[in-house]
Amino acid sequence: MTLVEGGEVLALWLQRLMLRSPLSQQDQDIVRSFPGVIRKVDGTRDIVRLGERTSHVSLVVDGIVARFGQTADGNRQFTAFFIRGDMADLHAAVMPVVSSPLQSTCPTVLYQIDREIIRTAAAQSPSLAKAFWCDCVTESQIGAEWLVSIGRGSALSRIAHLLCELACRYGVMSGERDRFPLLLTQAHIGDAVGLTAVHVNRMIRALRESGSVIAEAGHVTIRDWDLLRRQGGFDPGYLHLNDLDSRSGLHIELELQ
Amino acid sequence: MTLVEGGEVLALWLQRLMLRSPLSQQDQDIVRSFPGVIRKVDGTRDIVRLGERTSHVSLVVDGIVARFGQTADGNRQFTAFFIRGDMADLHAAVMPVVSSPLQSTCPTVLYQIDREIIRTAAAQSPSLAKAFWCDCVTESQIGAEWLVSIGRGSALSRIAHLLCELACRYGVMSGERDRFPLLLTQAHIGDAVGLTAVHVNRMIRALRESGSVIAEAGHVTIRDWDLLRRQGGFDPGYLHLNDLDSRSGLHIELELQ
DNA sequence: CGGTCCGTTGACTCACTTCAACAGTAGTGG
DNA sequence: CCACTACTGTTGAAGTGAGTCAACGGACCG
Repeated sequence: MTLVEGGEVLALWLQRLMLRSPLSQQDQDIVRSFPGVIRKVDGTRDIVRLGERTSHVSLVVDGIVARFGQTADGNRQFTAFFIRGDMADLHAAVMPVVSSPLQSTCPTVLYQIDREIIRTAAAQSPSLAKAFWCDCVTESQIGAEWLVSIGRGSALSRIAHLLCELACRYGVMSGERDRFPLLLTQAHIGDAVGLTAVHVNRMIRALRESGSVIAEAGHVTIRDWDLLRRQGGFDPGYLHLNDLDSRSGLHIELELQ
Repeated sequence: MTLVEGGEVLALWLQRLMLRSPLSQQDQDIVRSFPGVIRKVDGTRDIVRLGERTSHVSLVVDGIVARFGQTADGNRQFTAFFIRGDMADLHAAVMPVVSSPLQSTCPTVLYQIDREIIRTAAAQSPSLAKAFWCDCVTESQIGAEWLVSIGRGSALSRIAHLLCELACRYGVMSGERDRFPLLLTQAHIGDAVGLTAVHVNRMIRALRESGSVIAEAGHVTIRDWDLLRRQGGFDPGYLHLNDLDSRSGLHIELELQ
């Protein structure tokens, strides 16, 4: 039964893996049959804690898992968001001691897979090992893009960039890039882009008034993608969601199904 | 001849790999005999450019290699620094299209290894594949720590954090943590921590006046490690330079040789 | 009905940026 | 040998973007 529940989301993850690294039919079957356990968490809850030794990795079925760090004075900074079909801590398969903890930002469902299963799959199939490695590299590249956005962007630009990224990542699943669920509060957004919740609120209003995007409580509606893209200095190449890696092109049409 | 020149720095890299993932004698011999070509670059030069398809990976023999991104208005943000013994773009072994370019910040020497050599080594030895994977994960965790520092730290704290990190990374080689070469200008530091060069200058003065650290043109001298650590909110656990992973402990003595 | 969380707005403050000037050093060419 | 340029570090003064503090309304919930 857990297998059935995991099947759909394993297929989503597999699809994402294959965008970056080809896999044989046999390898695909191995991934599709990874056994796991469904875990539900409600609202803002710790999923794995700092310093803990994890025994499993967590595939996001629904909701959002956020990785974060904290400063000495208790300020929180998210370093990654994981949505449906993302493996939140694949790196834990090889480095199980948690160096940045995970939290949910809303009611969230996970499909947890024993890390030994991932490890043995990687040990037995070099191309699976490569696919997992690529997944971690892609995540690292997303982190690098966040660094550029936060280090050098204005408040408006940082928020626009985050919304663009989420639009693309949700869009590749739903086929619709201009509307997606926003499972984050304005405080969460602030913790992701290094701003206070108050200023996030002001900038979201500014974005709305500019006509580029409406970011409401439950969902985001993009009115002018090209404007939003320019506001965020966003180029989706780094997400590797396209077969044709399109760093060069400025306006990328997502492959709509 | 190139082999001889690469030998020492390959041993350094190997040592770092083994801190995170054990390797058999045979695997170690494979790494130690990776053939490569020495390449020298002077001052601030592009090493690989955005969008390029790389054919090799670059091990840093001397100097500094910096990975960076750029905003639309031309501002630069470094996302990683690589020093002697670091593999600057191991991820290129599996994802050769450059999503963030590399630059030297000073006269720098590289040992360049064909990416196919890395790929076949990883394909033939699962434990080597795991070691390479771990290296990329560690780099990603360093990036996450930069995000926390830049997103939530004050100007003083960001610079202190960077100096702490460099002290530990150089210290594990030299055996001396309190003095290391500073192969960066104040403008480089600004581009790493998201500040202007002018403000970096002021904060370096503030750090000096606080008695924690003296950051001069060519080298850094740490006067009060514990103070600097607190100023930067720094905990070296994420660097994985110790056998005993010591996230919990607050003052970590580096393993001095 | 009261409590809590989230979003919203205004007034004030301050950390960092911007602009500008200058000194020291190194490299370059006449 | 000395101009000339370029880069780096340094400092001051003024401007501003984002933080801080505070108050309020609405939605949800027990």
